[in-house]
Amino acid sequence: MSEERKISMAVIRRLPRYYRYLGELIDNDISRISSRELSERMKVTASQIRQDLNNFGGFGQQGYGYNVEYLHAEIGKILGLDKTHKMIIVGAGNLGQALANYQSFEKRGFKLIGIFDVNPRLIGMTIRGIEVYDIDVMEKFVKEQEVDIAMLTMPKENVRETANNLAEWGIKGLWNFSPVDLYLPKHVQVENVHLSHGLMTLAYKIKDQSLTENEED
Amino acid sequence: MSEERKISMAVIRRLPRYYRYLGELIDNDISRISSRELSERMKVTASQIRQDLNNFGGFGQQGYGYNVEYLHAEIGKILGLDKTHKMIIVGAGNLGQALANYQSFEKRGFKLIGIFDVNPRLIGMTIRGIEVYDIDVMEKFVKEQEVDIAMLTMPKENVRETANNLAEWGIKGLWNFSPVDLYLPKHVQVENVHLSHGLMTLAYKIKDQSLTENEED
DNA sequence: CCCTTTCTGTCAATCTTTTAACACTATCAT
DNA sequence: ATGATAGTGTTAAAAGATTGACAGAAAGGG
Repeated sequence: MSEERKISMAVIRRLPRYYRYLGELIDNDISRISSRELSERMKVTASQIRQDLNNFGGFGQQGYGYNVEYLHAEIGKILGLDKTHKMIIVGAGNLGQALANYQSFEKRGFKLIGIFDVNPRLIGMTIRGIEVYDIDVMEKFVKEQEVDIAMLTMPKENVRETANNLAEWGIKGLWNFSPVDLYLPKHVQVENVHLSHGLMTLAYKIKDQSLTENEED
Repeated sequence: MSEERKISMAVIRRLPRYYRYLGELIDNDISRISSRELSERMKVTASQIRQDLNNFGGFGQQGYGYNVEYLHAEIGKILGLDKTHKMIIVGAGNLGQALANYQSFEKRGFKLIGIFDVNPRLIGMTIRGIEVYDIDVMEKFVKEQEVDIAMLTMPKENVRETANNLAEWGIKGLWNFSPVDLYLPKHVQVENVHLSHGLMTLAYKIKDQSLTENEED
């Protein structure tokens, strides 16, 4: 009965990049684009773009290409950016504060409504008008406000427990910045960040490049 | 003449995770582990672990498994963590400051030696003993200190120009946090972060989950 | 010292992802 | 109108990644 679903994560993870490029095209008043031209800008194959988009239906038109504004909006819908997501930050340290200051999340429908910490020196503070609350009131807050997403920017020692609690209180997604892998019931989606992994990968690439450097063609 | 190189990025990007798990095993005084047991902890297949490690040579022993400390050290070497990398941060805003406070980079051989900004109010400040310098002196600094890696945490307007300059001044790697894709000569390695992509992917997963939820199996 | 068990390295099979090819449709200039 | 060009959706082929299977080496117990 269910229609052909099951889109691979590889595809999904490319959508935000398409979305970003299309946003830039809109800013530059470009209203139509072909897969070929987009592929040149993005340094991917045109085939991949067409293949990816076709997972969700025919957005383009032969002989014309894609309407930029329409495609941008459609990808936004696929990603769920047409809905508002209520977010909180757990851990008002440096990273938490940095993320609280990101303006651009708001534009995509991600609305920060509270920040929580254990540190009495931070509680009561406000960041961009958002208050830092005592973590003791988080349960009540999450349940009453029906928070959708929590950004976890706290010490790794407490992350697992906090994540489990949030899951129980009905949170739908966790954006986890601590170096711990979280395994939660499947009604809670998790996206782990692991900043340090990127840095290590970079170190590898640097080493590898310097080894390859003086190799013949 | 060159030996069997060409290891896929898919493999490389898993190494930091192995490295982290092995580090935790060391902390727990576990000195040997089999691919099967590690696979259970990491929720991957044992076959994948063996296949991945074998790209770099035989680290294990039949009937025994892997020596945790040795394997940890070897993966560290593969990633280039046995070398010290001199780093700078360009952009002393919230994110720059947050990253400057990350203690754990130091442990992996990443040594922050300077922070740069245009804002006179920030210049002269120090973060964890690291000074914030005027961006005008960056060229001299990068050349004299032979900086390896720059973390780019600045407004996207100036990123491309800064990246090109740094490339010219001999930097080896860029860890780019701005929502811009950088294309540079191949002696400069780039690792883009795009935090917002993760958040959008999370939004997709939440939406997808709520759709799938009440499907019969 | 020998037998059983464990567990690797590796080869082969399967599954997934990417790229190429092309039939066919809309556009656009004349 | 019409022919040439542009450009999609889609199918098929190629490339890449993951998993399974197993021969045989080392470990460990009696």
